[in-house]
Amino acid sequence: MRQSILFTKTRKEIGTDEVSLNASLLIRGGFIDKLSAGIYTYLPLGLKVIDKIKNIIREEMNAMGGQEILMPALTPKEIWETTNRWNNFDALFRLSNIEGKEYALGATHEEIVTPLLKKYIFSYKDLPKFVYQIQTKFRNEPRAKSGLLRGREFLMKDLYSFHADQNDLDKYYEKAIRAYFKVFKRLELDKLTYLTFASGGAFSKYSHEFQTLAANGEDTIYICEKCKIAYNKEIINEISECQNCKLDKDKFKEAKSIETGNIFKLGSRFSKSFDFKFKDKDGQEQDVIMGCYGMGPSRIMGTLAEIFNDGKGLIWPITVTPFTVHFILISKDNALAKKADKLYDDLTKMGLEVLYDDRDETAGVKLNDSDLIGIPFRLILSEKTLKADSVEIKRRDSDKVELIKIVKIADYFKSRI
RNA sequence: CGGGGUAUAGCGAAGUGGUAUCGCGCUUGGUUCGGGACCAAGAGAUCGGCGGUUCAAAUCCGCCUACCCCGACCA
Repeated sequence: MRQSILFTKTRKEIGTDEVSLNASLLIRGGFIDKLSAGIYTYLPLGLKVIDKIKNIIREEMNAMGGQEILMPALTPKEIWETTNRWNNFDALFRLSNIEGKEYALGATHEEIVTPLLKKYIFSYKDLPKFVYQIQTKFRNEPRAKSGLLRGREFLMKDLYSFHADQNDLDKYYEKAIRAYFKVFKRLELDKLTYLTFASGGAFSKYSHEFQTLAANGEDTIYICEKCKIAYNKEIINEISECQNCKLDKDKFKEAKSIETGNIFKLGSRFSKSFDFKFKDKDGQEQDVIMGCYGMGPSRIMGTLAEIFNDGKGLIWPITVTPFTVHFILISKDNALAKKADKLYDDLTKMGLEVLYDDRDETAGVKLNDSDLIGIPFRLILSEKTLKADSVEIKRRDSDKVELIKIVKIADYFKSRI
Protein backbone atom coordinates (compact mmCIF):
# COMPACT_ATOMS: atom_id res chain seq x y z
CA MET A 1 0.00 0.00 0.00
CA ARG A 2 1.17 3.47 -0.85
CA GLN A 3 1.33 5.51 2.30
CA SER A 4 0.26 8.61 0.39
CA ILE A 5 -3.24 7.19 -0.02
CA LEU A 6 -3.61 6.13 3.61
CA PHE A 7 -6.20 8.51 5.06
CA THR A 8 -4.87 8.26 8.59
CA LYS A 9 -1.89 10.21 9.88
CA THR A 10 0.37 9.68 12.81
CA ARG A 11 0.20 12.08 15.70
CA LYS A 12 3.03 13.61 17.61
CA GLU A 13 1.04 14.00 20.75
CA ILE A 14 -2.25 13.06 22.27
CA GLY A 15 -4.01 14.40 25.34
CA THR A 16 -2.42 14.02 28.74
CA ASP A 17 -5.56 12.29 29.99
CA GLU A 18 -4.80 9.24 27.82
CA VAL A 19 -2.48 7.41 30.16
CA SER A 20 -3.00 3.92 28.81
CA LEU A 21 0.17 2.86 27.02
CA ASN A 22 -1.55 0.67 24.44
CA ALA A 23 -4.17 3.30 23.58
CA SER A 24 -1.55 6.02 23.39
CA LEU A 25 0.69 4.08 21.00
CA LEU A 26 -2.16 2.74 18.87
CA ILE A 27 -3.86 6.12 18.58
CA ARG A 28 -0.63 7.94 17.77
CA GLY A 29 0.28 5.39 15.13
CA GLY A 30 -3.13 5.61 13.48
CA PHE A 31 -4.27 2.08 14.33
CA ILE A 32 -7.39 2.93 16.29
CA ASP A 33 -9.60 5.91 17.07
CA LYS A 34 -11.60 6.33 20.23
CA LEU A 35 -15.27 7.14 19.74
CA SER A 36 -16.31 6.94 23.37
CA ALA A 37 -15.06 5.32 26.57
CA GLY A 38 -14.21 1.72 25.74
CA ILE A 39 -15.45 2.03 22.14
CA TYR A 40 -12.95 2.17 19.30
CA THR A 41 -12.79 2.28 15.52
CA TYR A 42 -10.19 0.07 13.88
CA LEU A 43 -8.44 2.14 11.24
CA PRO A 44 -6.80 0.56 8.16
CA LEU A 45 -3.55 -0.32 9.92
CA GLY A 46 -5.30 -1.53 13.06
CA LEU A 47 -7.79 -3.59 11.09
CA LYS A 48 -4.94 -5.40 9.37
CA VAL A 49 -3.47 -6.29 12.75
CA ILE A 50 -6.78 -7.44 14.19
CA ASP A 51 -7.49 -9.52 11.08
CA LYS A 52 -4.14 -11.27 11.40
CA ILE A 53 -4.77 -12.02 15.04
CA LYS A 54 -8.22 -13.36 14.15
CA ASN A 55 -6.79 -15.54 11.42
CA ILE A 56 -4.20 -17.09 13.70
CA ILE A 57 -6.90 -17.90 16.21
CA ARG A 58 -9.20 -19.14 13.44
CA GLU A 59 -6.56 -21.51 12.10
CA GLU A 60 -5.90 -23.02 15.50
CA MET A 61 -9.60 -23.36 16.27
CA ASN A 62 -10.15 -25.08 12.93
CA ALA A 63 -7.23 -27.37 13.71
CA MET A 64 -8.99 -28.57 16.85
CA GLY A 65 -12.18 -29.31 14.99
CA GLY A 66 -13.93 -26.00 15.47
CA GLN A 67 -16.55 -25.05 12.91
CA GLU A 68 -16.93 -21.33 12.43
CA ILE A 69 -20.33 -19.72 12.55
CA LEU A 70 -21.58 -16.21 13.19
CA MET A 71 -24.34 -15.72 15.72
CA PRO A 72 -26.45 -12.59 16.15
CA ALA A 73 -25.39 -9.76 18.40
CA LEU A 74 -29.00 -8.70 18.96
CA THR A 75 -30.68 -11.31 21.09
CA PRO A 76 -34.22 -11.60 22.54
CA LYS A 77 -34.87 -11.28 26.26
CA GLU A 78 -36.54 -14.68 26.59
CA ILE A 79 -33.41 -16.75 26.10
CA TRP A 80 -31.68 -14.83 28.90
CA GLU A 81 -34.65 -15.40 31.17
CA THR A 82 -34.42 -19.11 30.41
CA THR A 83 -30.95 -19.20 31.97
CA ASN A 84 -31.85 -16.68 34.65
CA ARG A 85 -29.25 -14.22 33.43
CA TRP A 86 -31.48 -11.36 32.25
CA ASN A 87 -31.35 -9.85 35.71
CA ASN A 88 -28.20 -11.48 37.01
CA PHE A 89 -25.71 -10.54 34.36
CA ASP A 90 -24.84 -6.99 35.41
CA ALA A 91 -22.84 -6.13 32.34
CA LEU A 92 -25.64 -7.01 29.94
CA PHE A 93 -26.69 -4.19 27.64
CA ARG A 94 -30.47 -4.29 27.64
CA LEU A 95 -32.58 -2.40 25.15
CA SER A 96 -36.09 -2.38 23.78
CA ASN A 97 -37.66 -1.52 20.48
CA ILE A 98 -40.48 0.94 19.93
CA GLU A 99 -43.10 -1.75 20.54
CA GLY A 100 -41.54 -2.52 23.89
CA LYS A 101 -39.97 -5.88 23.01
CA GLU A 102 -36.76 -6.28 24.96
CA TYR A 103 -33.39 -7.43 23.73
CA ALA A 104 -29.85 -7.82 24.97
CA LEU A 105 -26.69 -7.18 23.03
CA GLY A 106 -24.66 -10.34 23.13
CA ALA A 107 -22.21 -10.33 26.03
CA THR A 108 -21.56 -14.06 25.64
CA HIS A 109 -23.37 -16.65 23.55
CA GLU A 110 -24.29 -19.71 25.60
CA GLU A 111 -27.93 -18.61 25.33
CA ILE A 112 -27.75 -18.63 21.55
CA VAL A 113 -25.46 -21.55 20.83
CA THR A 114 -27.15 -24.03 23.16
CA PRO A 115 -30.63 -23.89 21.57
CA LEU A 116 -28.92 -23.71 18.18
CA LEU A 117 -27.09 -27.02 18.62
CA LYS A 118 -30.18 -28.55 20.20
CA LYS A 119 -31.80 -28.32 16.78
CA TYR A 120 -29.19 -30.62 15.27
CA ILE A 121 -27.94 -32.96 17.99
CA PHE A 122 -30.11 -35.86 19.15
CA SER A 123 -27.83 -38.86 19.51
CA TYR A 124 -24.49 -39.83 20.99
CA LYS A 125 -23.57 -40.34 17.32
CA ASP A 126 -23.85 -36.56 16.83
CA LEU A 127 -21.31 -35.86 19.56
CA PRO A 128 -18.88 -34.34 20.15
CA LYS A 129 -19.29 -31.09 18.23
CA PHE A 130 -17.32 -27.85 18.37
CA VAL A 131 -18.50 -24.50 17.08
CA TYR A 132 -17.03 -21.07 17.42
CA GLN A 133 -17.37 -17.53 16.22
CA ILE A 134 -15.34 -14.36 16.24
CA GLN A 135 -17.73 -11.58 16.99
CA THR A 136 -18.26 -8.25 18.62
CA LYS A 137 -19.31 -8.57 22.23
CA PHE A 138 -21.02 -5.90 24.28
CA ARG A 139 -20.56 -5.55 27.99
CA ASN A 140 -21.68 -2.59 30.00
CA GLU A 141 -18.49 -2.31 31.99
CA PRO A 142 -19.00 0.02 34.95
CA ARG A 143 -15.67 1.51 34.09
CA ALA A 144 -14.12 1.04 30.69
CA LYS A 145 -10.39 1.68 30.88
CA SER A 146 -6.90 0.84 29.76
CA GLY A 147 -7.49 1.35 26.05
CA LEU A 148 -8.23 -1.91 24.29
CA LEU A 149 -7.85 -3.92 27.48
CA ARG A 150 -11.30 -3.23 28.87
CA GLY A 151 -13.89 -2.04 26.41
CA ARG A 152 -17.66 -1.94 26.30
CA GLU A 153 -17.55 -3.26 22.75
CA PHE A 154 -14.79 -5.71 21.91
CA LEU A 155 -13.96 -8.70 19.77
CA MET A 156 -14.20 -12.17 21.18
CA LYS A 157 -13.54 -15.60 19.83
CA ASP A 158 -15.86 -17.92 21.66
CA LEU A 159 -15.80 -21.63 21.04
CA TYR A 160 -18.36 -24.00 22.54
CA SER A 161 -17.88 -27.73 22.81
CA PHE A 162 -20.61 -30.32 23.21
CA HIS A 163 -19.88 -33.76 24.62
CA ALA A 164 -21.57 -36.98 25.58
CA ASP A 165 -19.74 -37.20 28.89
CA GLN A 166 -17.35 -35.42 31.15
CA ASN A 167 -14.39 -37.55 30.21
CA ASP A 168 -14.71 -36.39 26.63
CA LEU A 169 -15.01 -32.78 27.79
CA ASP A 170 -11.90 -33.19 29.95
CA LYS A 171 -9.89 -34.47 27.01
CA TYR A 172 -11.06 -31.68 24.76
CA TYR A 173 -10.37 -29.13 27.47
CA GLU A 174 -6.74 -30.25 27.59
CA LYS A 175 -6.60 -30.07 23.82
CA ALA A 176 -7.95 -26.51 23.99
CA ILE A 177 -5.18 -25.55 26.39
CA ARG A 178 -2.60 -26.82 23.92
CA ALA A 179 -4.35 -25.01 21.05
CA TYR A 180 -4.36 -21.78 23.04
CA PHE A 181 -0.63 -22.04 23.59
CA LYS A 182 -0.15 -22.58 19.87
CA VAL A 183 -1.95 -19.28 19.34
CA PHE A 184 0.18 -17.54 21.96
CA LYS A 185 3.32 -18.96 20.42
CA ARG A 186 2.39 -17.54 17.03
CA LEU A 187 1.69 -14.20 18.72
CA GLU A 188 5.12 -14.37 20.40
CA LEU A 189 3.37 -14.27 23.76
CA ASP A 190 3.88 -17.90 24.83
CA LYS A 191 6.86 -17.17 27.07
CA LEU A 192 4.84 -14.51 28.89
CA THR A 193 1.57 -16.38 29.17
CA TYR A 194 0.58 -18.65 32.06
CA LEU A 195 -2.23 -21.11 32.41
CA THR A 196 -3.93 -19.72 35.48
CA PHE A 197 -6.43 -21.20 37.90
CA ALA A 198 -9.29 -18.77 38.39
CA SER A 199 -12.77 -18.64 39.83
CA GLY A 200 -15.93 -18.95 37.81
CA GLY A 201 -16.21 -22.65 37.21
CA ALA A 202 -19.83 -23.67 36.71
CA PHE A 203 -18.97 -27.35 36.63
CA SER A 204 -15.41 -27.72 37.85
CA LYS A 205 -14.22 -25.79 40.87
CA TYR A 206 -11.96 -23.52 38.89
CA SER A 207 -11.92 -22.09 35.42
CA HIS A 208 -8.66 -21.48 33.63
CA GLU A 209 -7.41 -18.18 32.39
CA PHE A 210 -4.52 -17.44 30.12
CA GLN A 211 -2.69 -14.59 31.78
CA THR A 212 -0.04 -12.68 29.88
CA LEU A 213 2.56 -10.85 31.95
CA ALA A 214 2.39 -7.09 31.45
CA ALA A 215 3.37 -4.24 33.74
CA ASN A 216 0.07 -2.45 33.16
CA GLY A 217 -2.10 -5.52 33.50
CA GLU A 218 -5.21 -5.30 35.64
CA ASP A 219 -4.88 -8.76 37.13
CA THR A 220 -2.53 -10.10 39.75
CA ILE A 221 -1.40 -13.68 39.51
CA TYR A 222 0.81 -15.91 41.64
CA ILE A 223 3.15 -18.06 39.63
CA CYS A 224 4.51 -21.46 40.54
CA GLU A 225 7.72 -21.16 38.57
CA LYS A 226 8.48 -24.83 38.98
CA CYS A 227 5.60 -25.95 36.78
CA LYS A 228 4.81 -22.66 35.05
CA ILE A 229 1.26 -22.59 36.31
CA ALA A 230 -0.32 -19.57 37.94
CA TYR A 231 -3.15 -18.75 40.32
CA ASN A 232 -5.35 -15.70 40.07
CA LYS A 233 -5.31 -13.50 43.15
CA GLU A 234 -9.07 -14.01 43.46
CA ILE A 235 -8.58 -17.67 44.44
CA ILE A 236 -5.18 -17.63 46.11
CA ASN A 237 -6.72 -17.69 49.57
CA GLU A 238 -8.57 -20.91 48.71
CA ILE A 239 -5.40 -22.87 48.08
CA SER A 240 -2.29 -23.61 50.10
CA GLU A 241 -0.06 -25.20 47.51
CA CYS A 242 0.42 -25.67 43.80
CA GLN A 243 -2.30 -27.98 42.48
CA ASN A 244 0.26 -29.65 40.26
CA CYS A 245 3.58 -29.93 42.15
CA LYS A 246 2.48 -29.20 45.73
CA LEU A 247 4.92 -26.30 46.04
CA ASP A 248 3.90 -24.13 49.00
CA LYS A 249 2.06 -21.01 47.88
CA ASP A 250 4.45 -18.79 49.83
CA LYS A 251 7.01 -19.66 47.16
CA PHE A 252 4.82 -18.31 44.37
CA LYS A 253 5.95 -15.20 42.52
CA GLU A 254 3.49 -12.32 42.28
CA ALA A 255 3.05 -10.59 38.90
CA LYS A 256 0.74 -8.22 37.03
CA SER A 257 -0.91 -9.67 33.97
CA ILE A 258 -3.63 -9.35 31.34
CA GLU A 259 -6.31 -12.01 30.93
CA THR A 260 -5.99 -12.88 27.25
CA GLY A 261 -8.10 -16.03 27.38
CA ASN A 262 -10.49 -17.88 29.66
CA ILE A 263 -11.88 -21.39 29.38
CA PHE A 264 -14.64 -23.06 31.38
CA LYS A 265 -16.11 -26.47 31.88
CA LEU A 266 -19.80 -25.63 31.79
CA GLY A 267 -21.02 -29.15 32.32
CA SER A 268 -24.81 -29.24 32.02
CA ARG A 269 -25.41 -25.72 33.35
CA PHE A 270 -26.83 -24.51 30.02
CA SER A 271 -28.02 -27.77 28.51
CA LYS A 272 -30.27 -28.20 31.57
CA SER A 273 -31.71 -24.71 31.14
CA PHE A 274 -32.63 -25.42 27.54
CA ASP A 275 -33.48 -29.08 28.11
CA PHE A 276 -30.80 -30.11 25.64
CA LYS A 277 -30.43 -33.90 25.86
CA PHE A 278 -29.24 -36.72 23.63
CA LYS A 279 -29.89 -40.45 23.54
CA ASP A 280 -26.97 -42.62 24.59
CA LYS A 281 -26.18 -46.12 23.27
CA ASP A 282 -28.69 -47.62 25.65
CA GLY A 283 -31.44 -45.32 24.49
CA GLN A 284 -31.30 -43.32 27.70
CA GLU A 285 -31.61 -39.54 27.62
CA GLN A 286 -28.56 -37.71 28.93
CA ASP A 287 -27.66 -34.05 29.40
CA VAL A 288 -25.23 -32.72 26.87
CA ILE A 289 -21.97 -31.70 28.55
CA MET A 290 -20.53 -28.37 27.46
CA GLY A 291 -17.35 -26.34 27.61
CA CYS A 292 -16.65 -22.80 26.48
CA TYR A 293 -13.39 -21.23 25.41
CA GLY A 294 -12.93 -17.47 25.07
CA MET A 295 -10.14 -15.39 23.67
CA GLY A 296 -10.20 -11.68 22.86
CA PRO A 297 -8.54 -10.52 19.63
CA SER A 298 -8.97 -6.84 20.45
CA ARG A 299 -7.62 -7.27 23.96
CA ILE A 300 -4.74 -9.27 22.50
CA MET A 301 -3.98 -6.38 20.15
CA GLY A 302 -3.84 -4.08 23.17
CA THR A 303 -1.65 -6.59 24.99
CA LEU A 304 0.78 -6.79 22.06
CA ALA A 305 0.99 -3.00 22.04
CA GLU A 306 1.65 -2.99 25.79
CA ILE A 307 4.48 -5.48 25.44
CA PHE A 308 6.10 -4.84 22.07
CA ASN A 309 7.17 -1.20 22.06
CA ASP A 310 10.03 1.11 22.87
CA GLY A 311 10.42 4.85 23.36
CA LYS A 312 9.88 5.42 19.65
CA GLY A 313 6.74 3.40 19.08
CA LEU A 314 5.38 -0.06 18.39
CA ILE A 315 7.34 -3.15 17.41
CA TRP A 316 4.96 -5.68 15.85
CA PRO A 317 5.69 -9.38 15.74
CA ILE A 318 6.01 -10.52 12.12
CA THR A 319 2.91 -12.69 12.43
CA VAL A 320 0.54 -9.80 13.15
CA THR A 321 2.24 -6.75 11.68
CA PRO A 322 0.02 -4.68 9.37
CA PHE A 323 2.78 -4.91 6.75
CA THR A 324 5.97 -6.94 6.69
CA VAL A 325 8.12 -4.30 5.08
CA HIS A 326 8.10 -0.54 5.42
CA PHE A 327 9.71 0.65 2.21
CA ILE A 328 10.81 4.26 2.45
CA LEU A 329 11.97 6.48 -0.34
CA ILE A 330 14.32 9.19 0.85
CA SER A 331 14.77 11.56 -2.04
CA LYS A 332 12.86 14.21 -3.92
CA ASP A 333 14.49 13.25 -7.18
CA ASN A 334 12.00 12.23 -9.86
CA ALA A 335 14.16 9.60 -11.49
CA LEU A 336 14.78 7.97 -8.16
CA ALA A 337 11.07 8.03 -7.38
CA LYS A 338 10.47 6.07 -10.58
CA LYS A 339 12.99 3.47 -9.45
CA ALA A 340 11.31 3.33 -6.07
CA ASP A 341 7.90 2.78 -7.69
CA LYS A 342 9.35 -0.10 -9.65
CA LEU A 343 11.02 -1.61 -6.61
CA TYR A 344 7.73 -1.34 -4.74
CA ASP A 345 6.06 -3.34 -7.52
CA ASP A 346 8.84 -5.90 -7.45
CA LEU A 347 8.63 -6.30 -3.68
CA THR A 348 4.89 -6.79 -3.92
CA LYS A 349 5.39 -9.39 -6.66
CA MET A 350 7.73 -11.25 -4.32
CA GLY A 351 4.70 -11.72 -2.11
CA LEU A 352 5.82 -9.23 0.51
CA GLU A 353 3.26 -7.07 2.23
CA VAL A 354 4.71 -3.61 1.75
CA LEU A 355 3.82 -0.20 3.06
CA TYR A 356 5.52 2.17 0.63
CA ASP A 357 6.22 5.62 2.02
CA ASP A 358 5.98 7.62 -1.18
CA ARG A 359 4.87 10.78 0.60
CA ASP A 360 6.40 14.17 -0.03
CA GLU A 361 7.87 14.36 3.46
CA THR A 362 11.34 14.87 4.88
CA ALA A 363 13.47 11.94 5.93
CA GLY A 364 12.98 12.77 9.59
CA VAL A 365 9.21 12.65 9.36
CA LYS A 366 9.26 9.38 7.46
CA LEU A 367 11.72 7.68 9.77
CA ASN A 368 9.92 8.76 12.90
CA ASP A 369 6.58 7.63 11.50
CA SER A 370 8.15 4.32 10.59
CA ASP A 371 9.39 3.80 14.13
CA LEU A 372 5.99 4.72 15.52
CA ILE A 373 4.06 2.36 13.23
CA GLY A 374 6.46 -0.45 14.10
CA ILE A 375 6.65 -2.58 10.96
CA PRO A 376 9.39 -5.20 11.57
CA PHE A 377 11.52 -4.60 8.45
CA ARG A 378 12.48 -1.12 7.25
CA LEU A 379 13.87 -0.80 3.79
CA ILE A 380 15.26 2.51 2.54
CA LEU A 381 16.08 3.61 -0.98
CA SER A 382 18.03 6.85 -1.37
CA GLU A 383 20.74 8.35 -3.59
CA LYS A 384 23.27 6.98 -1.15
CA THR A 385 22.05 3.40 -1.29
CA LEU A 386 21.41 3.47 -5.02
CA LYS A 387 25.05 4.25 -5.70
CA ALA A 388 25.77 0.78 -4.40
CA ASP A 389 22.75 -0.73 -6.23
CA SER A 390 21.46 -1.40 -2.77
CA VAL A 391 18.82 -0.66 -0.22
CA GLU A 392 19.33 -0.21 3.47
CA ILE A 393 17.66 -2.79 5.66
CA LYS A 394 17.03 -2.41 9.35
CA ARG A 395 14.89 -4.39 11.69
CA ARG A 396 12.61 -2.40 13.95
CA ASP A 397 13.84 -4.25 17.02
CA SER A 398 17.54 -3.70 16.29
CA ASP A 399 19.88 -0.79 15.66
CA LYS A 400 21.91 -2.76 13.17
CA VAL A 401 21.74 -1.30 9.68
CA GLU A 402 22.90 -3.20 6.62
CA LEU A 403 23.12 -2.48 2.92
CA ILE A 404 22.05 -5.23 0.59
CA LYS A 405 22.03 -5.40 -3.18
CA ILE A 406 18.63 -4.84 -4.70
CA VAL A 407 18.92 -8.14 -6.58
CA LYS A 408 19.45 -9.96 -3.27
CA ILE A 409 16.34 -8.67 -1.53
CA ALA A 410 14.26 -11.75 -2.35
CA ASP A 411 16.95 -13.99 -0.84
CA TYR A 412 17.12 -11.84 2.27
CA PHE A 413 13.43 -12.25 2.99
CA LYS A 414 13.27 -15.89 1.93
CA SER A 415 15.28 -16.84 4.99
CA ARG A 416 13.52 -14.50 7.41
CA ILE A 417 9.77 -14.67 6.96
C1' C B 1 -21.92 3.21 41.70
C1' G B 2 -18.47 6.20 45.63
C1' G B 3 -14.02 9.59 45.57
C1' G B 4 -10.80 12.87 42.69
C1' G B 5 -9.62 15.51 38.16
C1' U B 6 -10.39 17.57 33.28
C1' A B 7 -13.34 20.01 29.10
C1' U B 8 -10.42 26.57 25.10
C1' A B 9 -9.07 25.97 16.71
C1' G B 10 -8.36 19.42 13.48
C1' C B 11 -4.49 17.84 17.59
C1' G B 12 -1.74 19.45 22.05
C1' A B 13 -1.63 23.37 25.50
C1' A B 14 -1.62 28.85 28.03
C1' G B 15 -5.04 32.16 29.83
C1' U B 16 -8.49 34.00 37.99
C1' G B 17 -13.73 39.50 35.46
C1' G B 18 -12.50 43.89 30.22
C1' U B 19 -14.26 40.31 24.39
C1' A B 20 -8.80 34.69 23.37
C1' U B 21 -2.66 33.29 23.11
C1' C B 22 1.02 29.74 21.62
C1' G B 23 3.03 25.04 19.38
C1' C B 24 1.84 21.14 15.85
C1' G B 25 -1.07 20.46 11.65
C1' C B 26 -3.51 23.05 7.26
C1' U B 27 -3.22 26.92 2.71
C1' U B 28 0.15 30.08 -0.54
C1' G B 29 5.21 31.49 -2.05
C1' G B 30 10.42 30.65 -1.48
C1' U B 31 14.75 28.03 0.50
C1' U B 32 15.90 23.06 2.28
C1' C B 33 16.12 17.50 1.69
C1' G B 34 19.06 10.65 5.88
C1' G B 35 16.07 11.47 12.21
C1' G B 36 9.59 15.08 13.36
C1' A B 37 13.65 21.66 8.49
C1' C B 38 13.66 27.27 7.80
C1' C B 39 11.63 32.19 6.27
C1' A B 40 7.34 35.01 4.90
C1' A B 41 2.11 35.62 4.30
C1' G B 42 -2.76 33.43 5.51
C1' A B 43 -7.20 30.50 7.03
C1' G B 44 -9.17 28.33 11.27
C1' A B 45 -12.58 29.19 18.19
C1' U B 46 -19.89 31.67 19.17
C1' C B 47 -13.81 28.79 25.19
C1' G B 48 -18.47 21.06 26.45
C1' G B 49 -24.14 22.36 27.17
C1' C B 50 -28.08 25.03 29.78
C1' G B 51 -29.14 28.68 33.33
C1' G B 52 -27.55 32.55 36.82
C1' U B 53 -24.45 36.84 38.97
C1' U B 54 -22.27 41.36 36.61
C1' C B 55 -21.99 47.42 32.94
C1' A B 56 -18.81 43.26 31.32
C1' A B 57 -17.84 35.90 32.06
C1' A B 58 -13.24 31.16 29.03
C1' U B 59 -12.59 33.20 34.05
C1' C B 60 -17.46 33.62 39.50
C1' C B 61 -22.09 30.46 41.00
C1' G B 62 -25.75 26.33 39.99
C1' C B 63 -27.36 22.21 37.18
C1' C B 64 -26.25 18.78 33.25
C1' U B 65 -23.13 15.97 29.86
C1' A B 66 -18.62 13.71 28.33
C1' C B 67 -13.73 11.98 29.17
C1' C B 68 -9.57 10.43 32.53
C1' C B 69 -7.67 8.43 37.25
C1' C B 70 -8.38 5.59 42.16
C1' G B 71 -11.82 2.20 44.24
C1' A B 72 -16.08 -1.19 43.87
C1' C B 73 -17.45 -4.41 39.78
C1' C B 74 -15.37 -7.88 35.94
C1' A B 75 -20.70 -15.22 34.25
